[in-house]
Amino acid sequence: MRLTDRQKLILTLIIHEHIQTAQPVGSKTLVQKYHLSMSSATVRNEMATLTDYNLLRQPHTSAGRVPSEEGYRYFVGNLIHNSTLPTTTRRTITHQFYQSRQDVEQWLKLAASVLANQSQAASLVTAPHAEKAIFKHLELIATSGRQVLMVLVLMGGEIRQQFISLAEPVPQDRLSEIATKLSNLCVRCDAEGIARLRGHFDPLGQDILDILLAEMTLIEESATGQIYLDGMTNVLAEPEFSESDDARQALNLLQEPSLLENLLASTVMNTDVGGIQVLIGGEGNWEQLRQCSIVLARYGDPNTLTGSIGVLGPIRMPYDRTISTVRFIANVLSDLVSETLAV
Amino acid sequence: MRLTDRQKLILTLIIHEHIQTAQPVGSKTLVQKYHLSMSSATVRNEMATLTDYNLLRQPHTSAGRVPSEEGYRYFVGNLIHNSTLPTTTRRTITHQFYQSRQDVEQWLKLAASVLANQSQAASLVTAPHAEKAIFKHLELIATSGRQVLMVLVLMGGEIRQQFISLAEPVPQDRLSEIATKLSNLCVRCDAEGIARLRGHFDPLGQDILDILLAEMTLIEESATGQIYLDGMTNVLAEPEFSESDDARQALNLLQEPSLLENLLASTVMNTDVGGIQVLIGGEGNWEQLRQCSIVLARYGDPNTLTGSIGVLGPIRMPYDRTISTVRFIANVLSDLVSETLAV
DNA sequence: TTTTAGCACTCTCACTATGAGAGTGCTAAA
DNA sequence: TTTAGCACTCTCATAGTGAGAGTGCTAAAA
Repeated sequence: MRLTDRQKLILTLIIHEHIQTAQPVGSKTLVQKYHLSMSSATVRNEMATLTDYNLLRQPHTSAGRVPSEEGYRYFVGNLIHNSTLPTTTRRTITHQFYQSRQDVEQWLKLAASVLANQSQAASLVTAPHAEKAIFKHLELIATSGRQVLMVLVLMGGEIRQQFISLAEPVPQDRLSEIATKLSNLCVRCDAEGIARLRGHFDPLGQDILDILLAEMTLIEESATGQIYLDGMTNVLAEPEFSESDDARQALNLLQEPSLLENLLASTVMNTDVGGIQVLIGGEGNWEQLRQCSIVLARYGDPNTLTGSIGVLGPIRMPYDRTISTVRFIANVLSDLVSETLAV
Repeated sequence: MRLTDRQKLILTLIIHEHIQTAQPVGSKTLVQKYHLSMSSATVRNEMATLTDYNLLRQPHTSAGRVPSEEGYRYFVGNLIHNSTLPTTTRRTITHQFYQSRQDVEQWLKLAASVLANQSQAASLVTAPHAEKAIFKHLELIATSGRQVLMVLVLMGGEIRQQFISLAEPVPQDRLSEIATKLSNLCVRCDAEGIARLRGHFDPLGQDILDILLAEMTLIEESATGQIYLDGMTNVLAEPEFSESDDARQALNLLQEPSLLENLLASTVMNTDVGGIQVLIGGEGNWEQLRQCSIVLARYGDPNTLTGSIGVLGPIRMPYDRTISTVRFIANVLSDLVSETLAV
């Protein structure tokens, strides 16, 4: 299927117009609004061809045309010129990041928030996560009585904390001693390496080693880091979702970590860092996303830490702008990760 | 305004029926459905009286009656008998908490999730937060080059982490030494106490002390801890929100931390731990909540660490059940906090 | 061969009846 | 004080109607 330049133009204009109005686009309207140097009849003929190609759809005989999912896919794949965000916008965003508290969590929240605001849609950001969990440092802090706070730091900067109930109270000195010993022995080990250290410790150290081991295994098993969402309500404001249940279903998908991990695993995980993936109308695989599109990217250092970011909005989405925004934020996060978290 | 027993009965039944059907309730329906030993005419008369008292409303002449906000308020204040959750439900919930990973964050997420599922509404949980930030422990962990991860633990178990960019690389030994010294000197100090220690350190230690101080001040200034939300989409499923914009506005309120802190500050912060506060239809103060009700409670240890939990749903909410659930979860969290986080 | 004017045709949407159904308030009797 | 009876009101679902927007086709023009 090769389109003539004129067909490409008409498809682009229809998509452009439909994104603005959320209404079917008619031939006459199109000619008037964009001052086309051809008659509406010509446009009609081209529209008929594009409809034959399944790039356009007619909600009913004698309504205007609406881009089909395939139409959007063709548009995204062939007609979008790689635009970048305006310099001022980019400056503003970068500025916000360097102004914020120096903390990964803050950055990720900020990324989700900026993404949601710029795209006026729902956004998601997953924390950078290493495929392999490598031990870096352990701290044990006595809180009250037999309760001890364990802080585990991984290579790459992921931090996990949890409480441990000991059989009997242990003074902080003793805890620090164990923590130091464990830290020195385990550094740069993965779960297997740590498992091999069993038997080098007294009973208390052994207990803590086991808990540490369980935690490392747990981390390895999870496919993504913590998930941050923002802008859920932006989606609800779109006219196509005002009455139906579709938006609710799509937002549910985002909020159910297992479902979302699934989605990410089968899409963006296969993408290179820097690449963009666009999922239009669920592509037949995601029933809940029939009315939605998702723009996804991966950020971070491909060899060590990576995370995903994305935007969920209606199929009728300004793809060029959204893609530019997602790409830009992904780059910003990649820079931050490589500056602060590099191994 | 004193109601007769019969009026109380009728008001209760109307509310009960309306909560189930989301429709105006007529006199005849009421008599039939609840096998009342009086005629519909009598019910009509009582309804007229209750309408005079502004406890009921008529959407239009010759429709059934709908409880007014005042009606709900009277119901919550006078007609709800302090019911508790069924034992099996309570067991299930408690079990889930003791099964989960031993980590405050997990508990709070779980609390939000259970609350949302039990009440089929949106839930919110704020992390336990001390009015006064008291230093407990500091760790400094070298990551790469000049980047250092600072982990700050407060009395009560709040943990904050952030990255510090040093002027030049510093070996881990040196960092540990500084951290230990700071930890020993600052323990049990508030921000002022720490400020008094300025000048006791070499330049590097001084820099870190300043960052620590800034962080402590920041914590003191924030009114609540981290906020966890769940079940947003439950609200969207309610029939009264299927078309209007009201749900979106209410959910926006929850997701905007500053607005939410504001709301909490002027309501639940004035409540005792263990007490329940019910905010019906925004009570004239919260325009975005005109169509919603919120059930709030505080948990934790009144003298040290407290947090808030709550449920947001339509005004037409099963108050007795929701209140029992909120109260129960608040107690569970209070127990967990006092067991693990006590000073 | 491509483009365009003209025209009959189609389908939606907003608007206007219309009538069944549910519910009310009032009156007068029990 | 309660209740049966009745006239009245208001909504909601249904159907009919006409204006408006848009199409596809045909035949003429470029």
